[in-house]
Amino acid sequence: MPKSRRAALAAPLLAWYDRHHRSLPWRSPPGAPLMEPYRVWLSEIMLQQTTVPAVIPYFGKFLARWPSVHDLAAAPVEDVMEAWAGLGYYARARNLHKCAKAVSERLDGAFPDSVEGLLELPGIGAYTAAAIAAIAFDKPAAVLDGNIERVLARVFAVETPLPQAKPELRQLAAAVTPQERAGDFAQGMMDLGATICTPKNPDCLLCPLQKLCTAHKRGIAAALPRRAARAARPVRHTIAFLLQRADGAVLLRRRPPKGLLGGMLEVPSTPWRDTPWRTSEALGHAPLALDWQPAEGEAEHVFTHFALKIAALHGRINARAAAKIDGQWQQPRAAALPTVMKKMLGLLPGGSEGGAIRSTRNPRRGRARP
DNA sequence: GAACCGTGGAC
DNA sequence: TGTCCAAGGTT
Repeated sequence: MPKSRRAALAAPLLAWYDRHHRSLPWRSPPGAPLMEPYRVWLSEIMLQQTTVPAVIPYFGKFLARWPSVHDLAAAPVEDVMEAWAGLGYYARARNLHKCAKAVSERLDGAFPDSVEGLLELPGIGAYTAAAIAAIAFDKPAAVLDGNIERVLARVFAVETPLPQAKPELRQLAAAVTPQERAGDFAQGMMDLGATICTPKNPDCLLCPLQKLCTAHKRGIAAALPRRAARAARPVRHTIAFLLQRADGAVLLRRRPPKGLLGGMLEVPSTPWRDTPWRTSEALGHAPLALDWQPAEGEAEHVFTHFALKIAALHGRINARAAAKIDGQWQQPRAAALPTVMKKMLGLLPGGSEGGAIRSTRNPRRGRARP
């Protein structure tokens, strides 16, 4: 590819960004002073594999509660996990807190301004390091995320499937990134990918790069980037134990710090396994022996690499007995929980009322049984 | 390198 | 109702 053509990409892209950039809470408009690195970092961590609309309320909540990196570093990690509940990928919250402590205590509150320095911090990988360096410090770092991969794969008609194409795309990103305004360039490429150069039905007629785009010229833009086929998603099963105190509070426990939903609160349940549970079997995993009653309906939750089908048993307990059980008691409506746990609580008797998440039910199957 | 790690919106 | 896939990082 000729060097002139690579260099020709930045100018039209930046001109488009100046006119059509999205206005976002963590972004300063082109030409304005740079956004505070703390905010850029916070937004970038939240935006990892997460959509803009999902992030906006969390970003506001975090910033209001912890206005500086020192405030965040001083918070108990449990508070951070709780504030993160519902956003997913909970290792991010743990690393967020670890990173805040490192910056606050070791670096006196100043984020590194280089890619190498940023890469040392927990939760910051190649993408995030480049994004922070470019956006918060105006360094000429080559940013590569899913959006930019797609735009580059199309403009340069990269037919190698992802993730094999990654090294090739990294080279292209480095080649097209300008020395000036690298942050605006990265954000412009991401905006373009989010609004015009979308995964399906790209709106090539409105694209500022249309004349440069080889995939468009060949009529294969929508087919790129190619991607290796995904593995099928297995189904697992569990029975949740909805143990309710006389005042309505339910029993919750803290999950181990690593792995799935690490460090978050959970509703006690049987192990999650490939085959459905019989009630008689499940009772062996109950927090205590009592008169468990089957809850009506069932719920399903889809994780990245498996789906979970959830049935539930409901039990009642008085305050005296409740005090002897390990865990904590919270009102189901008020608890800050991962979505899958909220779905379990949605199986409580009367759980469909008052805006609780309703269990999924299959009417046909539910009535087939005599 | 491959597997693991959440959630919700778009189509 | 299912598939895709987001401003990815860690192990």
